[in-house]
Amino acid sequence: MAQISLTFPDGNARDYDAGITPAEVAADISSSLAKKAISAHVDGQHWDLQWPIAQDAQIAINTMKDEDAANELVRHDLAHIMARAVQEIWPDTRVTIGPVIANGWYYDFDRADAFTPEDLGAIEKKMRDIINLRDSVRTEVWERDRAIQHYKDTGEPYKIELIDAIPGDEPLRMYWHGDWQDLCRGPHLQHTGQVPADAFKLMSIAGAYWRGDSNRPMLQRIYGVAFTNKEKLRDYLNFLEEAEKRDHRKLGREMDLFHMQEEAPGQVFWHPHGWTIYTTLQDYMRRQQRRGGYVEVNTPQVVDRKLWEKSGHWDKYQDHMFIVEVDEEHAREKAVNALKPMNCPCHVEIFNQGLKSYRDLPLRMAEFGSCNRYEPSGALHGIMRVRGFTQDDAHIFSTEEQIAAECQRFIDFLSNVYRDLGFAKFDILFSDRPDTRAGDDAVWDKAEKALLDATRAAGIEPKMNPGEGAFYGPKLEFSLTDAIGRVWQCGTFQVDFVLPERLGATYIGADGAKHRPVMLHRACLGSFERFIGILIEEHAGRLPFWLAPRQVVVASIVSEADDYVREVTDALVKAGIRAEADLRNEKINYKVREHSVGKVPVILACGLREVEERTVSVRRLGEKQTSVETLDAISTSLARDATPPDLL
RNA sequence: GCUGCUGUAGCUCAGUGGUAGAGCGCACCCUUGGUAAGGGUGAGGUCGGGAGUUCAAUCCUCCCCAGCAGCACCA
Repeated sequence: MAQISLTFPDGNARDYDAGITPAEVAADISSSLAKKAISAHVDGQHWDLQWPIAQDAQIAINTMKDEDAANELVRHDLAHIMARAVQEIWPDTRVTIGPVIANGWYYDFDRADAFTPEDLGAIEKKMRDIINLRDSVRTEVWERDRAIQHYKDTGEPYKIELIDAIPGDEPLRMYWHGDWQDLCRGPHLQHTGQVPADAFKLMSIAGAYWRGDSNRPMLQRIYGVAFTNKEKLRDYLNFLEEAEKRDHRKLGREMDLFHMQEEAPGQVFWHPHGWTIYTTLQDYMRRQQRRGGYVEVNTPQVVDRKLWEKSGHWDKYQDHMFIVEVDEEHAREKAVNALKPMNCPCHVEIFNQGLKSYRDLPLRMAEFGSCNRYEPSGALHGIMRVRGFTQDDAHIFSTEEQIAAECQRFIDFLSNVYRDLGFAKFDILFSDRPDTRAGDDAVWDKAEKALLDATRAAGIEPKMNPGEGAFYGPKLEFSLTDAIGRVWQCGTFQVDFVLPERLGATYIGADGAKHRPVMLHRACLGSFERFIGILIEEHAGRLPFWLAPRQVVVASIVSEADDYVREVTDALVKAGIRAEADLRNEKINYKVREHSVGKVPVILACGLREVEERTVSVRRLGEKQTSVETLDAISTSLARDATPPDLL
């Protein structure tokens, strides 16, 4: 068979059999090429095609090797179809932007009336109508003036603002299906009928600021999810349903771990079971820190505003601090105190007591630091984002030369801890200088270079997160993900040349002169509150045995076994296991169900047989079958399981 | 903080312009049952808080508080 050669935008050519269909080519090309238009000559005909090259994109989507690319294509076109549907139903709506996101897309609209949940159904129906029209999709390249005039005529101010933000030399691509039109880079399917009509769903309406700027008008955002076929949509909706069951707020109630109430928004009432997790985790972290060469300190809760002014926190964060006014006289003098929102300045004050030598460095100063921040009401979220929390905070006072080694040492420390706690994978982001910051550019150049070099020296190429650093220095963020995919910063490592300067920290160098130490801020868990929230969701409440608040319930089957149950429970407690007896007058089925729902990892049932044989019937959470073991054997094996991983 | 939604028993939720209901849980009684809900009886609610409209408000209106989703923020 004759061969044809197609040349792709990256300059590479590939040979295909002459009978190749465009769909097959589409299936073959990589996603990196996917976003580009492809020109080719086949059998004397000129193909000038938007990707994917397909007569029927449904084929292309189903055969595409890169599922992400297929999803992106579908979601992208659905964003446009939804915008068109909304404008057809409510012509007074102004369009803005509608990007593809994880699992779907959103589109932001400006409209006087609020969308209602019922509207979503109407929009979905209209979208299906548009899909059925099979309007062909075309793109045109327009001159800037023409586009601006067009949007003036049609009354779309947001689009004009978008065009103004596009650099002058970039051509403007206009996307069309039917009479509907949007400014868009592509890529696109060939006609609206190529979008699967049964594999998308509109999920929610929310507010969102135009251009992410809280000083600009708030728009209405509609979120949708979409996949290449309805099975995948169903799977995703099932996943969401399952994820809801892992929500730490729900499990916190079901497992009786903590509660929160109106009188103390953003603060946690830890119940006995939850506090057991907390203290077990804290004991573990304290051991890790001792091993890691840290000294532990503790600092005041209420601190005069003067210290926050010196550190620079007052200037930037006073609106987010809990102010404590002791009496009217103090208030008049403006000698106001604030609840400690972070520990850094207090640690510098400890460092500043007495003269420090270069021989003291690196000085790793840790505190389980209780902090209070008046977080905006809308930011609060269960125990993940709270107003009162405890950081596993530490500041390492070091020389510039020691930064790389300390960074490496911390990454090792954190990796080890996260692995012990069941997190094999985590994201690492590098955040550099924000717009509002302390310290001049030379200092920032130095700090950013030091941190990035140190990170790379540790063998890590972090993702870049521009402009998101702390006001005093660049940071590494170590993030974990909750049940439904929200990302939470937990660990952090920050290089700070600014605070030691502001708070006058010095040490005496080998040369006998005073030098300025570098301050490395670091937290591993971040806060106990957030990390426990993540732990609960990650493990769906089934925490590793050593962390489980209730490890064993010993349940009687008949009341004649009560004394034996007490004996077994006592033996386990003596062996260091969190065991409790359940002697209630209930059937064993009932007890098994209740403790299973409560995520108790091990249930030991005892009836007359066990009393007779001095054994227990062992049932582990999630397992159907039981086993019979002697008291000694189960006690030994559970004691081992109850030992924290660092003590094994 | 912003937009939208929600707030009824410990939990999950139904309901109505004439001061309330279910299931689970809880208490008591019966039941001693072998691995995910045995049966009966009973207690429990100023319907988030305040104001207004009304003869009458849990229900309608306004303000406040808290929560949920998203945005903004996150030292």
